[in-house]
Amino acid sequence: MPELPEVEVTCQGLRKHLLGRTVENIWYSGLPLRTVFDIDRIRDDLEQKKLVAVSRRAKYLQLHFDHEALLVIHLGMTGNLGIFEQDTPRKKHDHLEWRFADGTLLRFNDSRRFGSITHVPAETVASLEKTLYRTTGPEPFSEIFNGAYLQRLARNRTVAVKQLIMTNQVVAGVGNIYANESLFRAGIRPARRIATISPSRWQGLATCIREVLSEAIACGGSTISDFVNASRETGYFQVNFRVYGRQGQPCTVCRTTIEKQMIGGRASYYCPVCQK
DNA sequence: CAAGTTACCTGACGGC
DNA sequence: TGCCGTCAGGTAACTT
Repeated sequence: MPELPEVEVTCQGLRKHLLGRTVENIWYSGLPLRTVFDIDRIRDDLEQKKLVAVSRRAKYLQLHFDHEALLVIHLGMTGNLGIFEQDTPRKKHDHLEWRFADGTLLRFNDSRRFGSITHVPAETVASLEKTLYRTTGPEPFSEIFNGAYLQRLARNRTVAVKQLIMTNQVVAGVGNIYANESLFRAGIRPARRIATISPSRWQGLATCIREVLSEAIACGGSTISDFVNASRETGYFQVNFRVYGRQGQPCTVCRTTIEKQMIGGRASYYCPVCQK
């Protein structure tokens, strides 16, 4: 999926184009997404309501309406939200379409349908952290996410460091690409067992995760196969990938050949010299 | 409790 | 040309 930076960039695009507009009607393909939702209830609650804010929690996009209800969208692996002028033909795998009062269309396209839509009525918004986000850890940009926090969570666990930082309950929004890139920047091998990491290296890792995510957001995210932000521009952070997808190519720092290794079923890339 | 496995779904790609 | 296996940015419900 879109990882945290791509969701953040989408969030910014939606804000720029749709804030203050009123939803006229909602179309749905009828095909199941990852979670069940009641389209009739969503229409009853959100049609004729004004979009007043767009925010992000982990990799979830939150559309806030003027009666305090939310529509929470997860893009899964292949989902994307795009803004189109009225009468633009729908494409294969379009699943939801919001038509705003001025004719602007917002579309959710998702070939694998791993994405999800969650309607949060106004009266249940306050309990979101205990419901939808009950297993979601702190935001990487929050103060509590630091080296001491990571080290504390690493106690009593035996997994590789890459698996730890990709665990949603540990930190929100770090997926496979940015886990690989953050570990390269921190100089830590993805397969390193967490018991052997020193306090200063944990702090360095927390810092590197924040830096990599911030830079990716500033670049407009990455385009791997199908991510396009909400104003139809592709991100360009992928030109800054140091290890992801670069097995067999020289390390940008020391020219050593980048290696690939499967860890927990996920492709992991590292420089055997720069990362220990 | 942690950690490993499976499931959800389509599409791209390599080997034959 | 097509058939088959594998892999792909995610997450949660399972089992071990």
